[in-house]
Amino acid sequence: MRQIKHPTIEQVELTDIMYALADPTRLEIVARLAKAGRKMTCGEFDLNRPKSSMSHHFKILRSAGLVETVIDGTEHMNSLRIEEIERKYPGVLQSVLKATTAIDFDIFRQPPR
Amino acid sequence: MRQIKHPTIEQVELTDIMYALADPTRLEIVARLAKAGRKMTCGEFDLNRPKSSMSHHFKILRSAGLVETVIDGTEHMNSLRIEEIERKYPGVLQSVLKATTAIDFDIFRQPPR
DNA sequence: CCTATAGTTCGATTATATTCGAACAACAGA
DNA sequence: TCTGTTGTTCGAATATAATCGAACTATAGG
Repeated sequence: MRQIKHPTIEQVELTDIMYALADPTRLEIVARLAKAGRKMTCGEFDLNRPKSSMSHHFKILRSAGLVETVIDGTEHMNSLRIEEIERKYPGVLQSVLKATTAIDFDIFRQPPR
Repeated sequence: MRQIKHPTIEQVELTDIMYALADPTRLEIVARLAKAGRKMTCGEFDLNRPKSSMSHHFKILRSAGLVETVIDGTEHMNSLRIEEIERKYPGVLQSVLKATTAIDFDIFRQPPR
């Protein structure tokens, strides 16, 4: 598989988005992507979880139309499909992202030893 | 139990709201409450489901801080806590509701016989 | 080629949600 | 006080999701 298949924005349902964003891990991934404002590899999010779990969450984010993944060598570069989502569901992603900036997500921090 | 306990707006987490709205049945309930713009009893939403299921969904909507239920005689009057939610998470509920107005939710329609 | 790297897929386990009938509680009206 | 109405609670079945190790794929670089 050369590149990964993504749904078109027409295929993206609101409930897909809500479901994808309802999981704290995925909400954190989306929030970090937005904050970074650039493409990020899966490995860059060190959420203290095995890569099979991360891969699972990215798969759901892709199928919800929230994330686009471009394969570049061995790395998978992820970015938010924020313009498309905003066009179809104005304000949804924007307001949720705004609401997340105040949140700490300290559950993902590595416990100090 | 005279009246039902609700969380304060301070206790309401964004993930609670996202989780509550991720279920199509609950999203439909919230959308209808918003569209009606008035208090509605649980029985008014005929979503073709037994009342124990409806009660379950209302319980989750209440615990997410989305719905307030006031007991009036034998009826339970439900309303959206939209002002409070908007103050804490501006745009979230508003944009989601706007996005739902275009949706049909025909899965809830009683099949014609 | 060989090896390391980045992610995916598979399969099994565990956890969490949904669903709904039945029993229950609170209340109104006769 | 009896009866119907409205909704909650309980408990069990079923469905869906999250988790993660292990095996696998594709690619880059020597």
